[in-house]
Amino acid sequence: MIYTTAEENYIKAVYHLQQQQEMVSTNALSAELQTRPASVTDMLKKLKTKRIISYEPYHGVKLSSEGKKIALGIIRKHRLWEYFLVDKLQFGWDEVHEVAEELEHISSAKLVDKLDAFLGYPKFDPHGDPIPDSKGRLASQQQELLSGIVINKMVEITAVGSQSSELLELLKHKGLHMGTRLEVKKIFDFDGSLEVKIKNQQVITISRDLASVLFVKPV
Amino acid sequence: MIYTTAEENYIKAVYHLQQQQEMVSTNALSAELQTRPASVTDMLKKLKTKRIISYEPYHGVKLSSEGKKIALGIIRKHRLWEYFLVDKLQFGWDEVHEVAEELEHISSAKLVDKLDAFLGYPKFDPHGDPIPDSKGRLASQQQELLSGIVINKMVEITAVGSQSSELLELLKHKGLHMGTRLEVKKIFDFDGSLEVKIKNQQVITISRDLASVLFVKPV
DNA sequence: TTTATTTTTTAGGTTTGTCTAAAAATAAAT
DNA sequence: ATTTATTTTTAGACAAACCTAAAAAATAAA
Repeated sequence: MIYTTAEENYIKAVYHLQQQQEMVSTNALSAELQTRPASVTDMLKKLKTKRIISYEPYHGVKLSSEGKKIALGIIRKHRLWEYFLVDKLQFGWDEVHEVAEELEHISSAKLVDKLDAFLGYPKFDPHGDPIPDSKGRLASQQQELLSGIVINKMVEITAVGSQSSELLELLKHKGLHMGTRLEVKKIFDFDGSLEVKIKNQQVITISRDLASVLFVKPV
Repeated sequence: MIYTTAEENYIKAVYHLQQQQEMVSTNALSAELQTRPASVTDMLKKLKTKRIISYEPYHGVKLSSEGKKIALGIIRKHRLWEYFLVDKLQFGWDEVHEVAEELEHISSAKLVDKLDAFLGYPKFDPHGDPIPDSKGRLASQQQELLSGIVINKMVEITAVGSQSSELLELLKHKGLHMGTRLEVKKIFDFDGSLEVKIKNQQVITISRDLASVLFVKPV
């Protein structure tokens, strides 16, 4: 079966929102996809007849097992292309998302598998998100939020909780990226901000908001 | 300005057909694009208002200078992706066309230029067709048809006159590809077929039809 | 120079994916 | 338990890109 770009975007959006809550609402999809709720309803009906989602009017939606498979395929393509753009074409990791949104809809399965091999079967994309393998399996990484880390423990940034350009701009400005090693030196109760020492560099301040979207692992 | 995939396909088709004859007919486009003449007329009207083509009802169509620029941009992308698929991803040169038809519509200009650099600014794609540079300039190669080559002159295959899978299948079967070196040993007047010695290999027979779509250059 | 044939265009429809405005269902508040 | 507010769905439209069938223009043949 082959799906249109619009269908794929809905499938991906449902998958994404399901990470937060089992059942996904029409409004949530409308916000995620920047389309009106009425348009979402139309598409949900269509996806239901194709058995990609289970959907009862007024009661939200979730992916079928077939739907999950499709979603993982799209995510696989998206993240492989991001890896390619950063690793081979020297894109900044903060500027690949939009291009990958286009590339993820290229349909050739052979292309995806050959790209995967060419890249050396990477397990994580440039934002630290796991890349599904050809069977849809995701590597997991024991990772915690920076906001929950104790003082003086060396950790490494493994992922960011969003791809928003605002976040990526801030990280770039502070010199933070995948693999950056740091220690929390001080936690301020007043505003939840942290003072953090980047390895071999100076101490910087990280807000509570920022600390709660940075994933790290002990090192 | 940004163009839809459908628009880009029309622009490309007009460019392609203009290689044969200055003025392109509705019917020719209909055949090339596998759509009905009525649909072609609709699109031509649209492209005319966008000043991409000049078009007078019943009198055919040709690209404006803007149209030519767009066409060269699409061809550039198509051929760079083909090069990438063959050179980096180990696709056979006979199986890249369809995938490149999809990839050529990815819009990021930055992507194209970075891809070009990554590939080392190749001048010809895997079928021997020249790749427009970032300014739309095409390299030319002094090439002749194999059907017009004199006996016992060493030549090298530089291009094929079509991407049809039937042709590519035949070439593959005969062990002919870009860069193959050969000499014409005998020409039969009866059917125009050739006997050709491939360098360091056996003698094979090439039909008149095949010889007239193989481009070669002296070596 | 008429007539016949081919080519191209017009007129009117269809599908996909979107929209607005209004109605219906659900959830929240008094 | 009603009323109020929010969420979701229905109804009807629209643009893009295609279609078929019929009319009009251009070309070729008689």
